[in-house]
Amino acid sequence: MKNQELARIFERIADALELKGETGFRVLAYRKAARVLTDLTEDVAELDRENRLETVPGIGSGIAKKIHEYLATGKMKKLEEVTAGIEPGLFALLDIPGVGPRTVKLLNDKLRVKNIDDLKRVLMDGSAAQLPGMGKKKVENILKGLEQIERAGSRMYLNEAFELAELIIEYIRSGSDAKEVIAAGSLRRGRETVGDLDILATGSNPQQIVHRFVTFPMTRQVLSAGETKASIVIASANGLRQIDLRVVEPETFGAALQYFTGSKDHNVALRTLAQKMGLKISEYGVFRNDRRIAGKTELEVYQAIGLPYIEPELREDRGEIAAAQENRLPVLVRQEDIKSDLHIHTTASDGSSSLIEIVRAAQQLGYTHIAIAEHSVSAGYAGGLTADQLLSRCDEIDRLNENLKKFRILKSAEVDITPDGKLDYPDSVLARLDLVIASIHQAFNRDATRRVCNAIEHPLVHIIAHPSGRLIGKRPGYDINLEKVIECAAQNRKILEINSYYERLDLNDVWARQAKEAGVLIAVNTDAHSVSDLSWMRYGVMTARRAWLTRNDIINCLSLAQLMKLLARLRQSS
DNA sequence: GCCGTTTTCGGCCCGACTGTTTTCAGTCG
Ligand SMILES: Nc1nc2c(ncn2[C@H]2C[C@H](O)[C@@H](COP(=O)(O)OP(=O)(O)OP(=O)(O)O)O2)c(=O)[nH]1
Ligand SMILES: [Mg+2]
Ligand SMILES: [Mg+2]
Ligand SMILES: [Zn+2]
Repeated sequence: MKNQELARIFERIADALELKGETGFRVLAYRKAARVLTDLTEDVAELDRENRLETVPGIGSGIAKKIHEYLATGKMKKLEEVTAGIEPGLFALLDIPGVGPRTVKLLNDKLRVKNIDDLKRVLMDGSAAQLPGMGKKKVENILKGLEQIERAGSRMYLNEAFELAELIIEYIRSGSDAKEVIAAGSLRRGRETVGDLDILATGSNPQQIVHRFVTFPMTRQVLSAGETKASIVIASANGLRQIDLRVVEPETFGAALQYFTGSKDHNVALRTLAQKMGLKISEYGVFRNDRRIAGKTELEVYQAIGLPYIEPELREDRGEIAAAQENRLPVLVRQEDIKSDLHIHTTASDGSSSLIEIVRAAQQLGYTHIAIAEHSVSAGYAGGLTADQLLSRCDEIDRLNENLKKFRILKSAEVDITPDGKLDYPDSVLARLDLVIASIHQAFNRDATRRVCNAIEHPLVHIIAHPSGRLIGKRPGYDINLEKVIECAAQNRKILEINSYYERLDLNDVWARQAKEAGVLIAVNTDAHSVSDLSWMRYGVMTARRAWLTRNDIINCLSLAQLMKLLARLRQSS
């Protein structure tokens, strides 16, 4: 799929236009096109073939033509045209915080700066400071920006982001008279990775709150500190991290939270809608002729422009505003709806908690049942069980279940899909299990689509775990066609997993949404290897919410009886 | 470049902070 490649090209065109001095809305249009391509699950090539590119909001005739040209010829005239005469090294300069296209253009025009090394030279030898509009402070700030990108960690996983947020929020609370302190931004929306932390505080003494914030002990740089907002860079174990703080009066909490939660594109869409109604939305409220008509709560803000409340996880400008207008927003699944975790390892394979410990913890979480799914034979590296071991494990679970009240352990296994597309246990063994989970752990790029579809078509298989195999920021995943996998799962009424491990989140939000639309049921599982890993459910549920899933779309929301019925029915019908 | 229960032309979200600005541009959220 060339979707991501094309998204990068349109980003590149936008950057190039700005480096040449263009500032207008054309640039924004290219960036928006890049974003919608990133979010798209459908192959652009297919959209192009069927002449449906222009049905995607943000793609018009101009962009559609360019996509077609690139797919047909491997080239795009516009790209070559706008990047001609721009030193390739200049694009990287745009990544430096505080450095934008005007600064890069100035440095290139006046000092022939072509790359980061040139930049460092003119900063150090004093020539940059001499330029019009530049000065000592500007130079210092660019040097700080260089430190920030050179030592910046990549985007945070959700677990790190939540932990850091808790730390800074508690720190602000305990040392100021802030009324509310809450995480907003991409963390509140549950994005799979989080670029920075965005913390909103309310209080009548903003100066005090800002001061408390910038004196956070881990602070490495103070990027800015004003009357209502501040930004710091802190040193964490994984590199430098940015934290943004916004402070407003308690009266405008809702409007500020709405603003600071984003996403940017959601905000722009919302504000544009308000504009058309003769209203204005900002972080200070909703205004009609400079009179505030809403702002205390987020609900007020949405209602002021005639919409129902939109949950943070939906605020990505992926059709949620149109859905809100037509009153067809889904009632999103909540963590309290989850009755089971159906993919858990114990010390029997490569886990570090015993079966009993896991059961107790699951009961504590309010679950009524779980599925124990150890690795299979050929996963020797992960303590995979032989068929005999698995069968005696089943006996053990049967005995344990007799002694458990109002709780049930499902006999399961995470069965490897072998390189030749077979399952790792004979059918006679699989038949003994309540729940069969199949997944790829080897030979990632050997015909993965075919192998996974084989597994889906196997009459004894219920769930495909982590269907894409990606590890966020670490490896791209199998060479697999998820559209086909979803289609196959839909045909065979099989279940696809949202694996909740924060480095997986697989299926991701957009693919899980696609699966739902195709009529595929989803399992949200932690793949826990210890008691504490059970808490990863939170990330999986957030991902499910971002996929527009309701509790009816998720098998972990079924009662034990309902689930057993479903699992049995799946085997009969195949 | 995109888009249209106000438009096929003329709009395109809105505001904070910094530095070098003598009135605001650049960058960012
Ligand atoms: N109205 C408006 N709001 C913005 C704009 N840029 C950012 N925001 C709001 C919405 C964002 O979610 C919020 C925080 O900004 P961030 O740059 O931190 O983005 P976000 O947290 O969504 O993503 P991230 O993971 O940090 O990259 O501020 C903008 O241009 N206009
Ligand atoms: Mg952020
Ligand atoms: Mg931010
Ligand atoms: Zn597993």
